[in-house]
Amino acid sequence: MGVIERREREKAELRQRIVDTARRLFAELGYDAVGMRAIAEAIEYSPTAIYLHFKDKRALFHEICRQDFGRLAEVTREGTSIVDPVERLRRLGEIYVKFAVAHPNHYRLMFMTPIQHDESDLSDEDRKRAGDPTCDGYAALLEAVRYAIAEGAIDRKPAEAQLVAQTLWAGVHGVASLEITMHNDPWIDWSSLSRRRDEMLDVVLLGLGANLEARKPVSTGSTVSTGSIAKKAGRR
Amino acid sequence: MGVIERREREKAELRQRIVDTARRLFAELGYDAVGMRAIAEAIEYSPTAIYLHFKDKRALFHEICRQDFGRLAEVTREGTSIVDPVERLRRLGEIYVKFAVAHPNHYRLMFMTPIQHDESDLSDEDRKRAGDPTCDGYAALLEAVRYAIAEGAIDRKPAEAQLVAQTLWAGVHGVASLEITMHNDPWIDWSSLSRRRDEMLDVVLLGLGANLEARKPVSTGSTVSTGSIAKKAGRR
DNA sequence: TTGACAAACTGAACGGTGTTAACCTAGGCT
DNA sequence: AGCCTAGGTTAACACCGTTCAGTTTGTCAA
Repeated sequence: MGVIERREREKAELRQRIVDTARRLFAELGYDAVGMRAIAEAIEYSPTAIYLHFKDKRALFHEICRQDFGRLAEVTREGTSIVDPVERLRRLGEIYVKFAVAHPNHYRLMFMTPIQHDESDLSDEDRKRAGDPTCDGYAALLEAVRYAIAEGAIDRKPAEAQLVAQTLWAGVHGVASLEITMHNDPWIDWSSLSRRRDEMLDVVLLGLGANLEARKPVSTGSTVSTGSIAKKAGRR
Repeated sequence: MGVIERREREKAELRQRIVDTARRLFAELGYDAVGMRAIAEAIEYSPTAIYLHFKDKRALFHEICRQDFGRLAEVTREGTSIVDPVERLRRLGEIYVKFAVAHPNHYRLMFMTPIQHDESDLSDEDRKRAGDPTCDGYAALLEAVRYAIAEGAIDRKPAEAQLVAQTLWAGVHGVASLEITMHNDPWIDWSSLSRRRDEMLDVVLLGLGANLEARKPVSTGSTVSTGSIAKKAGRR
């Protein structure tokens, strides 16, 4: 009876092919600009075939987001190995911004588009992933914040970990999303993205009571602009 | 020859009626959910009539945004009278977040949707408004930053005013936009909006070298943790 | 081998969208 | 009076997401 297994495998493969194709098209052209017919043509099926795997276009998009959250969590994991608590937080922020601007259309779908969580159509697999630090990027951030608090690296109490994590998130999200939406606005005299990202991380970490002077001058890959902060921190 | 004047006035009135009606509908139902036919019906004209005033739906939306930028700048002006430089920056941030969450659909259209600046279809009136602190909210923020730097209230050089302004903007925009997009996400254990806003402003201003201790002691929320956070500290 | 059956898939259509072309029509000007 | 223009409408186009009725396809029991 290997037949039904083969069929299920083929069905799952096609489903994933739909997801990957749709993701590519969405990333290239944007959500609204890509129709079901275009996706269907790309996978060489009729538009109706997609509806055998997803309730509607929004469900397809939702699945793409779900997988992308996993990917973000994956690259986030690279930062969690850093032992210095402040450096870990900084690295997580850098990774986040890098992910956002590298996949602006993904990012817009994931964090700049309201999605009503129906509570109904999320599978058990979804619930299992939630709260898992290896899969959930926010949990990794939260854990890094708790670690920093426990180590005394930032000046906050354990009960404020959620608030601190949300502030850090909002900071990098603000930098990333303004970059994505406004980077070619002629009214604003933008500083470079890397400078804005570093300034945000410097300012927030310093404001949280982190001791930035302890950093090695060349530690992160963030070019040269970190030096200016170290210089300033001494002035204070 | 008052006839042509009357006609122009009537035309301008209808144009503004279209803008106001569309704004109301967009704010209530969202951009995509409101069609040209719905707008037309609300103003009791045929859908085509709108196209006598606006090239397309996007141009109508663009005009709404233009006027809303003016309104944001207007409420922003209320903050610019504060003499204490740090308090002024904080007040501007509070006003910004308040505006954003009070008009989430406006805000999404204004700051969370990419709009290609064609350089072609912006009138002379547009160019005049740009850079005018009374009309341009960003300019007001920039001026407040320059003021704070000049007064020695924050620890930055005049040349970094743009960078500082953009960091402050990104901070409050991050708080506001995450609130708008994610506030009902069940995965995240959100602190209250006011706490997140205050924390962001506290952290960023402190990180910029502002002396927050001069404020009245009730200021920051970093005294006692709220019950909800403590209760849910075990996560999920 | 044959027939039933279920699953996979499709073509055509429905109601909706933004937008446009063709037409009408009321009012002012010569 | 007759033309002419600006403002407005009706009907249509091309496209969208989605659905329904039908067709193919492959498997299994008889």
